[in-house]
Parts: sequence; C-alpha cells; structure tokens
Amino acid sequence: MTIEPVSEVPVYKQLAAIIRDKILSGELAPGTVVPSEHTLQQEHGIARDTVRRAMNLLREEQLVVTVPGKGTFVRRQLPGG
Amino acid sequence: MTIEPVSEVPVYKQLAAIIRDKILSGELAPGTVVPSEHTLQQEHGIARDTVRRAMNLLREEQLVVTVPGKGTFVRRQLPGG
DNA sequence: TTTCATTTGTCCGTATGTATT
DNA sequence: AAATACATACGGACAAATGAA
Repeated sequence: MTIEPVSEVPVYKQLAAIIRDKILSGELAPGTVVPSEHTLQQEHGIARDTVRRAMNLLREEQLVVTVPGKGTFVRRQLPGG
Repeated sequence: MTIEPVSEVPVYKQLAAIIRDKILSGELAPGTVVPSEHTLQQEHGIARDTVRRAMNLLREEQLVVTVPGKGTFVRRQLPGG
C-alpha cells in the first residue's frame, strides 16, 4: 500500500486505513506494538502531525491503545471481537 | 458556559471569555494548567486554529503563560493583582 | 544512581484550500 | 474585499514517561 499525496482522501485517513487493514488481517497481532510515530513518518515520508491524526482515528475506533513513553499497541479485545 | 457558533461575537472571543472568567473567578487557580489545545478543541467542538486565537488573546492580556512542550498556565501574578 | 535513547505529548509557526459572513 | 472558521499538512522544538545501559 502506498499513500497518495494528492487525493480525495486525506493522507492521515489513508495511513489509518493501511494500519487498520494490518490489524484486521492479523498482520499486526493483538498486543503487539504499532510502529512508532517516527518510524511511520519516515516510512511514508509524511509529517508526524499527520501520523498522529491517523493514530487518533484508530484510538477512537478502539483498535489501538497508547501508552505515553512506551508506544501504541493493538488492542487485545478488538471492538466486536 | 456554551459557545454559540452563530453569534455576533467570534467563537475565539467567546472561548477566551469563558477561560478568562474561570481564571478571574478562581476556578482556574494561579499556577494551574489550562486544558490543552487538543482538549479545548474537543470539549467545545471547535478547530485548533480557533483555540489558538483564544489563547493568543489571553496571552496578550497576560492572564496566562505558555511553556512550549508543557502547557499553558494561569499566571501567578495576574495583571493588576 | 545517573545517563541515554526511544516514544508520546504539547506547543509554535507557517501554509494551502474551502466556505461563510 | 476582509474577517472568521474549519480541515489538512509540514517542520521544528521542548517536556515527560519509559526502559535499558
């Protein structure tokens, strides 16, 4: 999956979709760490601000849980799981 | 206090007034942290841009002091205090 | 204990585009 | 035309929590 800088869909929503897919497919297993904001921003060539927006979405969807100073983790009890 | 989206008074001035009142009434005591931009924007359902305008006003009035990376605090020595 | 790297939290400034008033 | 408001996006900086050296 690649992020399209110029698109109808905002970059942060595209990134959220990418990570959401990995969670729902099991590629990112429950309890494991989601790549750090720094890593994601490097990998996709986007700003940290944009990464954080994506994470905010996933938190609202209760797909991930964030621990300050530690990281963001895939929830063990996924909504509707 | 509630912000009226459609009003003679701009939203950012309404928000500034709300926080100003809490400071002057002591509900927000000197030295304590003012809710973060993110919190305020969520609580009132307004944009970050608008929150920041409100904070700029309060800073100009010297009611609050902002510490980068930490937060915005109620001044201990209020103007005319 | 102190130090250090990592990671998230918050803030500052800027910019573009859209829409409304 | 100008001010207000929202959404998006970028970059830099410092603070605080964590954990490891």
